[in-house]
Amino acid sequence: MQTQTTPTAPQSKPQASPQPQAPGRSLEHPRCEAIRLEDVLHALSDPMRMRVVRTLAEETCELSCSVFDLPISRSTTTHHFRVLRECGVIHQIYRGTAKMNVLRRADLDALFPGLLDSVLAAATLQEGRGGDRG
Amino acid sequence: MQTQTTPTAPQSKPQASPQPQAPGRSLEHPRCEAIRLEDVLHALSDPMRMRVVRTLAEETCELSCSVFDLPISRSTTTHHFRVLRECGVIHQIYRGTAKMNVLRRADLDALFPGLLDSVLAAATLQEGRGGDRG
DNA sequence: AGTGTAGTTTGACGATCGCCGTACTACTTC
DNA sequence: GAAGTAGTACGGCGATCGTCAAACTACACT
Repeated sequence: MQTQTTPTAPQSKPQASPQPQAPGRSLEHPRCEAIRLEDVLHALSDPMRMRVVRTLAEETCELSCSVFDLPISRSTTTHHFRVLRECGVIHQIYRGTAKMNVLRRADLDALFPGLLDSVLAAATLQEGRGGDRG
Repeated sequence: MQTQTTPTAPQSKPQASPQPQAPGRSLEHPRCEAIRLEDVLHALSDPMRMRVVRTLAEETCELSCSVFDLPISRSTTTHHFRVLRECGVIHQIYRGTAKMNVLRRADLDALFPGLLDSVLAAATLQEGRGGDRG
Protein backbone atom coordinates (compact mmCIF):
# COMPACT_ATOMS: atom_id res chain seq x y z
CA MET A 1 0.00 0.00 0.00
CA GLN A 2 3.00 2.27 -0.02
CA THR A 3 2.81 5.28 -2.21
CA GLN A 4 5.76 6.47 -4.27
CA THR A 5 9.04 6.75 -2.44
CA THR A 6 12.26 5.24 -3.36
CA PRO A 7 13.78 4.23 -0.07
CA THR A 8 17.04 6.05 0.01
CA ALA A 9 19.45 6.67 2.79
CA PRO A 10 18.98 10.13 4.19
CA GLN A 11 22.07 12.19 3.65
CA SER A 12 22.62 14.89 6.14
CA LYS A 13 23.70 18.22 4.83
CA PRO A 14 23.86 20.43 7.90
CA GLN A 15 27.07 20.27 9.82
CA ALA A 16 26.76 23.39 11.92
CA SER A 17 23.51 24.66 13.29
CA PRO A 18 22.60 27.76 11.36
CA GLN A 19 19.43 28.29 13.34
CA PRO A 20 19.68 28.80 17.08
CA GLN A 21 16.33 27.63 18.24
CA ALA A 22 12.84 28.46 17.28
CA PRO A 23 11.40 31.03 19.62
CA GLY A 24 7.75 30.18 19.67
CA ARG A 25 7.15 26.53 20.10
CA SER A 26 8.13 24.27 22.91
CA LEU A 27 7.99 20.50 22.88
CA GLU A 28 7.14 18.31 25.83
CA HIS A 29 9.60 15.61 26.72
CA PRO A 30 9.20 13.07 29.51
CA ARG A 31 11.66 13.36 32.33
CA CYS A 32 14.00 10.40 32.67
CA GLU A 33 12.12 8.95 35.62
CA ALA A 34 8.95 9.01 33.57
CA ILE A 35 10.36 6.92 30.74
CA ARG A 36 8.73 3.49 30.81
CA LEU A 37 10.29 0.35 29.44
CA GLU A 38 7.05 -0.93 27.94
CA ASP A 39 6.52 2.32 26.08
CA VAL A 40 10.03 2.22 24.69
CA LEU A 41 9.60 -1.37 23.54
CA HIS A 42 6.27 -0.54 21.99
CA ALA A 43 7.78 2.43 20.19
CA LEU A 44 10.57 0.29 18.81
CA SER A 45 8.22 -2.45 17.67
CA ASP A 46 7.07 -0.41 14.70
CA PRO A 47 9.24 -0.78 11.57
CA MET A 48 9.05 2.89 10.62
CA ARG A 49 10.02 4.06 14.06
CA MET A 50 12.79 1.49 14.27
CA ARG A 51 14.09 2.80 10.97
CA VAL A 52 14.13 6.32 12.34
CA VAL A 53 15.90 5.26 15.52
CA ARG A 54 18.51 3.28 13.62
CA THR A 55 19.24 6.21 11.36
CA LEU A 56 19.46 8.52 14.32
CA ALA A 57 21.84 6.10 16.03
CA GLU A 58 24.20 6.12 13.08
CA GLU A 59 24.45 9.89 12.96
CA THR A 60 26.02 11.91 15.68
CA CYS A 61 24.40 15.17 14.63
CA GLU A 62 20.78 16.08 14.81
CA LEU A 63 18.59 15.27 11.83
CA SER A 64 15.48 17.02 10.65
CA CYS A 65 12.32 15.02 10.12
CA SER A 66 12.43 15.67 6.42
CA VAL A 67 15.71 13.89 5.78
CA PHE A 68 14.00 10.62 6.64
CA ASP A 69 12.46 9.56 3.41
CA LEU A 70 9.82 7.29 4.85
CA PRO A 71 7.29 5.62 2.55
CA ILE A 72 4.40 7.14 4.47
CA SER A 73 2.61 10.44 4.43
CA ARG A 74 3.84 13.54 6.21
CA SER A 75 1.11 13.39 8.81
CA THR A 76 1.93 9.79 9.66
CA THR A 77 5.58 10.75 9.89
CA THR A 78 4.68 13.47 12.35
CA HIS A 79 2.75 10.91 14.34
CA HIS A 80 5.68 8.49 14.55
CA PHE A 81 8.11 11.17 15.63
CA ARG A 82 5.72 12.25 18.30
CA VAL A 83 5.40 8.70 19.63
CA LEU A 84 9.17 8.48 19.80
CA ARG A 85 9.44 11.76 21.63
CA GLU A 86 6.59 11.15 24.06
CA CYS A 87 7.98 7.80 25.15
CA GLY A 88 11.41 9.31 25.68
CA VAL A 89 13.37 7.75 22.85
CA ILE A 90 14.22 10.94 20.98
CA HIS A 91 14.67 14.59 21.77
CA GLN A 92 13.16 17.11 19.41
CA ILE A 93 13.80 20.80 19.00
CA TYR A 94 12.63 23.38 16.54
CA ARG A 95 15.27 25.16 14.50
CA GLY A 96 13.82 27.61 12.08
CA THR A 97 11.25 25.80 10.03
CA ALA A 98 12.81 22.44 10.69
CA LYS A 99 12.38 20.14 13.64
CA MET A 100 15.58 18.44 14.62
CA ASN A 101 15.80 15.00 16.18
CA VAL A 102 18.39 13.31 18.37
CA LEU A 103 18.40 10.00 20.12
CA ARG A 104 18.25 10.28 23.91
CA ARG A 105 21.09 7.85 24.07
CA ALA A 106 22.59 8.93 27.36
CA ASP A 107 19.23 8.95 29.10
CA LEU A 108 18.28 5.55 27.77
CA ASP A 109 21.66 4.07 28.57
CA ALA A 110 21.41 5.36 32.11
CA LEU A 111 17.91 4.04 32.58
CA PHE A 112 18.23 0.74 30.74
CA PRO A 113 21.91 -0.11 30.37
CA GLY A 114 22.68 -1.96 27.19
CA LEU A 115 19.12 -2.05 25.98
CA LEU A 116 19.42 0.38 23.12
CA ASP A 117 22.68 -1.13 21.92
CA SER A 118 21.35 -4.66 21.88
CA VAL A 119 18.18 -3.61 20.12
CA LEU A 120 20.16 -1.75 17.48
CA ALA A 121 22.53 -4.68 17.09
CA ALA A 122 19.58 -7.03 16.80
CA ALA A 123 18.04 -4.89 14.09
CA THR A 124 21.31 -4.88 12.17
CA LEU A 125 21.69 -8.63 12.50
CA GLN A 126 18.15 -9.23 11.34
CA GLU A 127 18.66 -6.99 8.36
CA GLY A 128 21.82 -8.87 7.51
CA ARG A 129 19.83 -12.10 7.45
CA GLY A 130 17.51 -10.59 4.91
CA GLY A 131 15.04 -9.71 7.58
CA ASP A 132 13.74 -6.71 5.74
CA ARG A 133 11.73 -8.76 3.33
CA GLY A 134 8.45 -10.45 3.87
CA MET B 1 7.64 -40.54 22.49
CA GLN B 2 5.83 -43.60 23.70
CA THR B 3 3.27 -43.15 26.35
CA GLN B 4 4.00 -45.75 28.94
CA THR B 5 1.72 -43.94 31.22
CA THR B 6 0.75 -45.82 34.30
CA PRO B 7 -0.16 -49.19 32.90
CA THR B 8 0.23 -50.96 36.21
CA ALA B 9 1.63 -50.59 39.66
CA PRO B 10 2.33 -46.93 40.29
CA GLN B 11 3.96 -47.73 43.57
CA SER B 12 4.90 -44.16 44.31
CA LYS B 13 4.25 -40.66 43.18
CA PRO B 14 6.67 -39.86 40.40
CA GLN B 15 8.10 -36.48 41.19
CA ALA B 16 10.24 -35.76 38.14
CA SER B 17 8.05 -35.18 35.11
CA PRO B 18 5.03 -37.27 35.75
CA GLN B 19 3.62 -36.73 32.31
CA PRO B 20 5.80 -37.45 29.29
CA GLN B 21 4.07 -35.44 26.67
CA ALA B 22 0.54 -35.17 25.53
CA PRO B 23 -0.07 -37.43 22.55
CA GLY B 24 -2.72 -35.64 20.61
CA ARG B 25 -2.02 -31.96 20.25
CA SER B 26 0.89 -30.27 18.62
CA LEU B 27 1.78 -26.62 18.93
CA GLU B 28 3.20 -24.52 16.15
CA HIS B 29 6.39 -22.66 16.89
CA PRO B 30 8.23 -20.34 14.54
CA ARG B 31 11.59 -21.55 13.36
CA CYS B 32 14.49 -19.41 14.52
CA GLU B 33 14.91 -17.73 11.17
CA ALA B 34 11.27 -16.73 11.27
CA ILE B 35 11.53 -14.90 14.57
CA ARG B 36 11.23 -11.17 13.98
CA LEU B 37 12.66 -8.50 16.21
CA GLU B 38 9.64 -6.25 15.90
CA ASP B 39 7.32 -9.06 16.97
CA VAL B 40 9.48 -9.84 19.97
CA LEU B 41 9.57 -6.20 21.02
CA HIS B 42 5.83 -5.92 20.57
CA ALA B 43 5.28 -9.05 22.63
CA LEU B 44 7.43 -7.68 25.43
CA SER B 45 5.72 -4.30 25.41
CA ASP B 46 2.68 -5.70 27.19
CA PRO B 47 2.93 -5.72 31.00
CA MET B 48 1.22 -9.10 31.41
CA ARG B 49 3.47 -10.78 28.88
CA MET B 50 6.53 -9.12 30.34
CA ARG B 51 5.52 -10.47 33.72
CA VAL B 52 5.27 -13.97 32.28
CA VAL B 53 8.63 -13.70 30.57
CA ARG B 54 10.31 -12.40 33.71
CA THR B 55 8.91 -15.25 35.77
CA LEU B 56 9.98 -17.75 33.16
CA ALA B 57 13.45 -16.24 33.13
CA GLU B 58 13.83 -16.71 36.87
CA GLU B 59 12.90 -20.37 36.78
CA THR B 60 15.00 -22.96 35.09
CA CYS B 61 12.23 -25.54 34.88
CA GLU B 62 9.12 -25.40 32.78
CA LEU B 63 6.04 -23.78 34.25
CA SER B 64 2.44 -24.49 33.48
CA CYS B 65 0.17 -21.64 32.46
CA SER B 66 -1.85 -22.03 35.62
CA VAL B 67 0.98 -21.20 38.01
CA PHE B 68 0.98 -17.65 36.70
CA ASP B 69 -1.61 -15.94 38.76
CA LEU B 70 -2.36 -13.15 36.37
CA PRO B 71 -5.13 -10.68 37.18
CA ILE B 72 -6.92 -11.45 33.94
CA SER B 73 -9.31 -14.11 32.76
CA ARG B 74 -8.24 -17.55 31.58
CA SER B 75 -9.09 -16.83 27.98
CA THR B 76 -7.01 -13.67 28.00
CA THR B 77 -4.18 -15.61 29.59
CA THR B 78 -4.37 -18.15 26.78
CA HIS B 79 -4.20 -15.28 24.33
CA HIS B 80 -1.05 -13.81 25.87
CA PHE B 81 0.73 -17.15 25.95
CA ARG B 82 -0.13 -17.71 22.34
CA VAL B 83 1.28 -14.32 21.37
CA LEU B 84 4.50 -15.19 23.18
CA ARG B 85 4.73 -18.56 21.46
CA GLU B 86 3.86 -17.33 17.99
CA CYS B 87 6.48 -14.62 18.06
CA GLY B 88 9.11 -17.08 19.24
CA VAL B 89 9.66 -15.93 22.80
CA ILE B 90 8.50 -19.07 24.56
CA HIS B 91 8.24 -22.76 23.81
CA GLN B 92 5.07 -24.56 24.84
CA ILE B 93 4.36 -28.24 25.19
CA TYR B 94 1.40 -30.21 26.46
CA ARG B 95 1.99 -32.52 29.40
CA GLY B 96 -1.15 -34.27 30.42
CA THR B 97 -3.78 -31.65 30.96
CA ALA B 98 -1.24 -28.93 31.56
CA LYS B 99 0.61 -26.81 29.06
CA MET B 100 4.19 -26.17 30.02
CA ASN B 101 6.14 -23.06 29.12
CA VAL B 102 9.84 -22.36 28.75
CA LEU B 103 11.70 -19.31 27.55
CA ARG B 104 13.44 -19.81 24.21
CA ARG B 105 16.51 -18.30 25.74
CA ALA B 106 19.13 -20.03 23.60
CA ASP B 107 17.29 -19.24 20.39
CA LEU B 108 16.79 -15.63 21.33
CA ASP B 109 20.37 -15.23 22.51
CA ALA B 110 21.63 -16.66 19.26
CA LEU B 111 19.41 -14.45 17.16
CA PHE B 112 19.65 -11.25 19.16
CA PRO B 113 22.67 -11.44 21.45
CA GLY B 114 22.19 -9.63 24.72
CA LEU B 115 18.70 -8.45 23.91
CA LEU B 116 16.78 -10.63 26.32
CA ASP B 117 19.22 -10.00 29.14
CA SER B 118 19.13 -6.26 28.77
CA VAL B 119 15.35 -6.23 28.56
CA LEU B 120 15.07 -8.35 31.70
CA ALA B 121 17.61 -6.20 33.48
CA ALA B 122 15.74 -3.09 32.38
CA ALA B 123 12.50 -4.48 33.74
CA THR B 124 14.14 -5.26 37.07
CA LEU B 125 15.70 -1.81 37.27
CA GLN B 126 12.41 -0.14 36.49
CA GLU B 127 10.64 -2.18 39.11
CA GLY B 128 13.32 -1.22 41.61
CA ARG B 129 12.59 2.43 40.90
CA GLY B 130 8.99 1.88 41.76
CA GLY B 131 8.05 1.55 38.16
CA ASP B 132 5.28 -0.90 38.84
CA ARG B 133 2.96 1.68 40.21
CA GLY B 134 0.72 3.78 38.19
C1' DA C 1 3.39 41.38 1.34
C1' DG C 2 3.98 37.05 -1.05
C1' DT C 3 5.80 32.58 -1.89
C1' DG C 4 7.82 28.51 -0.37
C1' DT C 5 9.23 25.04 2.97
C1' DA C 6 8.50 22.21 7.11
C1' DG C 7 5.71 20.32 10.05
C1' DT C 8 0.80 20.09 12.62
C1' DT C 9 -3.92 19.30 13.41
C1' DT C 10 -8.17 17.20 12.59
C1' DG C 11 -11.10 13.71 11.41
C1' DA C 12 -11.72 9.64 9.35
C1' DC C 13 -10.83 4.63 8.05
C1' DG C 14 -9.96 -0.32 8.78
C1' DA C 15 -7.06 -3.34 11.46
C1' DT C 16 -5.44 -4.91 15.60
C1' DC C 17 -5.37 -5.13 20.64
C1' DG C 18 -6.54 -6.45 25.31
C1' DC C 19 -10.17 -7.93 27.56
C1' DC C 20 -14.33 -10.65 28.80
C1' DG C 21 -17.83 -14.65 29.26
C1' DT C 22 -19.64 -18.77 27.47
C1' DA C 23 -19.30 -22.96 25.52
C1' DC C 24 -16.16 -26.37 24.11
C1' DT C 25 -12.17 -30.03 23.85
C1' DA C 26 -8.43 -32.83 25.73
C1' DC C 27 -6.61 -35.24 29.21
C1' DT C 28 -6.61 -37.51 34.10
C1' DT C 29 -8.68 -39.71 37.79
C1' DC C 30 -12.22 -42.00 40.02
C1' DG D 1 -18.34 -44.37 31.96
C1' DA D 2 -18.61 -39.78 35.00
C1' DA D 3 -16.43 -36.02 37.17
C1' DG D 4 -12.83 -32.89 37.42
C1' DT D 5 -8.96 -30.05 35.70
C1' DA D 6 -6.40 -27.29 32.24
C1' DG D 7 -6.64 -24.87 28.54
C1' DT D 8 -9.11 -23.37 23.73
C1' DA D 9 -12.32 -21.35 20.38
C1' DC D 10 -15.67 -18.11 19.47
C1' DG D 11 -17.77 -14.21 19.28
C1' DG D 12 -18.11 -9.51 21.02
C1' DC D 13 -16.71 -4.90 23.07
C1' DG D 14 -14.30 -0.63 23.46
C1' DA D 15 -9.71 1.29 22.90
C1' DT D 16 -5.70 2.01 20.41
C1' DC D 17 -2.90 1.80 16.17
C1' DG D 18 -1.09 3.00 11.64
C1' DT D 19 -2.59 5.18 7.92
C1' DC D 20 -4.35 8.89 4.91
C1' DA D 21 -5.96 13.54 2.92
C1' DA D 22 -7.08 18.17 3.63
C1' DA D 23 -6.65 22.27 5.79
C1' DC D 24 -3.77 24.75 8.80
C1' DT D 25 0.45 27.22 11.36
C1' DA D 26 5.18 28.75 11.78
C1' DC D 27 9.21 30.32 9.91
C1' DA D 28 12.51 31.94 6.07
C1' DC D 29 13.50 34.30 2.07
C1' DT D 30 12.68 37.13 -1.32
